[in-house]
Amino acid sequence: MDNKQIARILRDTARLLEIDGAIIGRYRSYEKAAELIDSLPESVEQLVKEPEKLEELPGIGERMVEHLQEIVKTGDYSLRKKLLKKYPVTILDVLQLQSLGPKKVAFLWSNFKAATVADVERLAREQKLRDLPGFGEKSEQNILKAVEVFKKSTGRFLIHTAEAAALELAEHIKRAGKAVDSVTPAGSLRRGKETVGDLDLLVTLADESTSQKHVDALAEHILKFPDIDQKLAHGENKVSFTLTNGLQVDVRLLEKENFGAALMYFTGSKEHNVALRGRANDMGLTLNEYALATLKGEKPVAGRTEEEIYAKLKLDYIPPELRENTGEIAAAEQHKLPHLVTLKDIKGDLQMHSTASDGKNSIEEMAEAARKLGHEYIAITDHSKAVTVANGLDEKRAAAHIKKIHSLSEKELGIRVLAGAEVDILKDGELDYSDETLAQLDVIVCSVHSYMNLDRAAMTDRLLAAIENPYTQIIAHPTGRLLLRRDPFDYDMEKVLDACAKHGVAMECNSYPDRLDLKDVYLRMCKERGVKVVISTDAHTTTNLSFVRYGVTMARRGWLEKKNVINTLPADELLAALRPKPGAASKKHSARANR
DNA sequence: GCCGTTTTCGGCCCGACTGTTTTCAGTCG
Repeated sequence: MDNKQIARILRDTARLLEIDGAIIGRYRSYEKAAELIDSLPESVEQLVKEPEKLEELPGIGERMVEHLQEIVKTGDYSLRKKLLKKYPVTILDVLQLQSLGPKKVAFLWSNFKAATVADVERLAREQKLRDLPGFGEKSEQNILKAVEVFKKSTGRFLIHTAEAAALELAEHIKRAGKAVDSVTPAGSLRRGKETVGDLDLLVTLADESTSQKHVDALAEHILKFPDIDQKLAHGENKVSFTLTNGLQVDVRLLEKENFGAALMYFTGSKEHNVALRGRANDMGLTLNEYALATLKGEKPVAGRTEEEIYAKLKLDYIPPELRENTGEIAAAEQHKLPHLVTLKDIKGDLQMHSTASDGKNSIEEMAEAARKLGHEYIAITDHSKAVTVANGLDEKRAAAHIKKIHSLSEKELGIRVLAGAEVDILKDGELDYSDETLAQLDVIVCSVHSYMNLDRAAMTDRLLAAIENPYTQIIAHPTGRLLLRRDPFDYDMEKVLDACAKHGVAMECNSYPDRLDLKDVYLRMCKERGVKVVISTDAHTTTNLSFVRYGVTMARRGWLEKKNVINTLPADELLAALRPKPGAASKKHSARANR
């Protein structure tokens, strides 16, 4: 049982307690324990063997240690089970609806026995909510809106979740022994889409293990994966099942000589495949999941690798991230595919938080972890004062913070640490710090955390005002979307990007798996307009720093090359590529004039 | 349920916003 699963049990317990009307501190302690365990590098399964060590962790006391031992031992937790006798587990879905919190959820349950999103939707549609205490016509409409968001999101999973499941499954499958040659994730996970509907895994068989007997034995082994919830299908060369988190998995067992064709077929996208098959037909060939073959006689021409199939189709190899049929086939034909940015091109990270605001690690810890990742520099960008919930820094604290960062020695740390801030863009587009404070910062990252429902015109004006502020250098998580949870802000992206291009403001490609913001389409718009992009993590812990891989994937989906992403530059060149601070440009200018 | 004392129990992040009220409960981040 891994930390994620344990944290989930604790989090469920916390939410159920909240619905049950427990006092604030009790459920908060479960929530805090879940948060801690989520970001804990050590395995709780191991730690429960040394209770003293576990109890040293902040927020874990004597009782919580006992609970954790119970969870590790039994795989479940008695309080959770007890609460689930009182409330159906689906009530946790209802709690996820925006505008419904524990109080209202409990009220709907005790008065209407409403325990599913469908129940709540029906009540709202029948206008049965508007006359209830604390509800009104408006809240009825908000609930219906929230139901729509919920419906859209169910059935999809963050890339982070899918990737973790794929890794665990691959390890499990490889434990079957020498019957397995390779395990490769395909589908939208391989294309790097920000969310994944289901997981496709391709397993190639070792040459001596292709008999049905071997295949059946392997399928049996796969179905012993501990996280399986329901077996859906078990055919000759495919097993399908759902995991306990709801993710559907299709595992395909195939021979090595078909691997390339199968990988191509199951990687998709569907639109890309349709276009490729059309192209094959035009060339007198047919393409399916087994091979590229001649139309007559079906003599295989290629199938073992994707590279040889693309080559036979007279195309350059198309990276999976581009396979969306949005111009990549024409580009491959004309040898005009972009040289996509790669993870190892990234030299630094320009958004992260320390314990000064809402981060979990100190500046030094973040620096050390970033150095280990191979970065040459980072910017510490704690929140500004408007984000009170995240312990944002007022001007006085910010000044001390900047001073502290500037006192750090690059030599000692082995990495350059820049003083930055994630400065709030206020409702009217003003920045949350005075010019005096802004002038002291090396990197100014600006973002919206409030009044997120402004209408299109107001939100566009707000961003344009922020971009026109001479101190704004980077717009962070520009659309504010939270994948599967919150829609992006509504504004005119074209106008905003044009303004960025005009003023030399960079757009962030936020690597946090819940955000991945900007998305691929907008990144491609940045490239076309000459807007610079920064790939940052928005890390709140040292472990979050490795999320940069997701940002790079998103950038690749946006057709970005190394030259489009400014944190592929060494520190000094990066600083020069950022919008010059007021005064700096004129100084430079006058210096040149003086020469 | 945890923590830090005020060492035996009170406070737990807390301020803003929304939609409901007619002074505030519930939600959110």
